[in-house]
Amino acid sequence: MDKIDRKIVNILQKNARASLKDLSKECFISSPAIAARISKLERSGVIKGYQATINLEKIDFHVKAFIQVQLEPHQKKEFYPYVQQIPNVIECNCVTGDFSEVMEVVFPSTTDLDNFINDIQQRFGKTSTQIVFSTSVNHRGVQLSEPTEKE
Amino acid sequence: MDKIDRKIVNILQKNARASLKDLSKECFISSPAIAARISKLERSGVIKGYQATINLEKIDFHVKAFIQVQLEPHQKKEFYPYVQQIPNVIECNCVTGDFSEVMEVVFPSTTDLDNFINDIQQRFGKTSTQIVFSTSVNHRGVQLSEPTEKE
DNA sequence: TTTTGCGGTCGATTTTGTCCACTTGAATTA
DNA sequence: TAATTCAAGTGGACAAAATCGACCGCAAAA
Repeated sequence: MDKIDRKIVNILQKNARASLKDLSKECFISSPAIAARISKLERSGVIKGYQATINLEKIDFHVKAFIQVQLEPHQKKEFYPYVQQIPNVIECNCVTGDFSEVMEVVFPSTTDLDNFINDIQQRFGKTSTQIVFSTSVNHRGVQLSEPTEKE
Repeated sequence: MDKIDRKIVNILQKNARASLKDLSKECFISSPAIAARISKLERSGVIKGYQATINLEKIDFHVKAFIQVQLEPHQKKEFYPYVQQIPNVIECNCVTGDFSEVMEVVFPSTTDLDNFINDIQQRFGKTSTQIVFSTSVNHRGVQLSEPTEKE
């Protein structure tokens, strides 16, 4: 992970479809060198994948929310496969605090959200939901700083 | 947004670097047709962009957390530009409930997180933080279902 | 001082993407 | 109904980008 790798990662986080040629211009090395670095970053697991970012409104998912769930320890092994399987759950984390899980979910309407929450409550336990009004920072990567001592 | 567009969106959400050729095979139409559809999806704002997904651990961001912030209405216009500018804030939403904002943040260490929280508290107000232990669903897109009535 | 190997360049080749002319079929209008 | 228009495809020619292989240079290890 040197300076050039960080630059590649930064660019690909902003535009995953950037061509090797573009990257080679930005980084001042040849495109085969870029290709080699990218495949190394992929193999080593630094780059996990590439995903198109979709405007959820445009595909009729108008409601985004955070659902917190209280879970007994033994319920996790049932909960995880369940949420992984639901396409509306776009992120799920185990966290500190009264509620052990925080899910980020999207649904076409509040009715669909309500149905889902009822299902969760029936299967697992108490929930607390925060509905999103607006998003000031859309999910993004962390831009790596240019000067880093550590090689 | 017909069946083919949904298929394209689904594929690009899973692999934003998929080639037109791959897409054309999956969708059974020619690559110029795919190219035309993609640029239409981009122009119409359905596809907002393409981002590489990075393994945060591998780039030494070991701590992920959700920070909730209590904000007076007038503070928003100061808060938004502030959080947008901090690379550690990877998502920020205005939500219902006692705390008006929910931020998702990443930091190298809990010390860095603590410093940030102190800064937020000093600038804005009361916070509540949940530290992430583990992630069962990494941030992902919504996979669109094949059969949809609406054209 | 050799040797080894990583990381790079350059140019040839192959693959991919783009452009253009032409086609088809559904909806619109004379 | 027949003519027109337009959106959305196709296929082939061309341009651009990615990949491959031969080779180079340097730094660390033998």
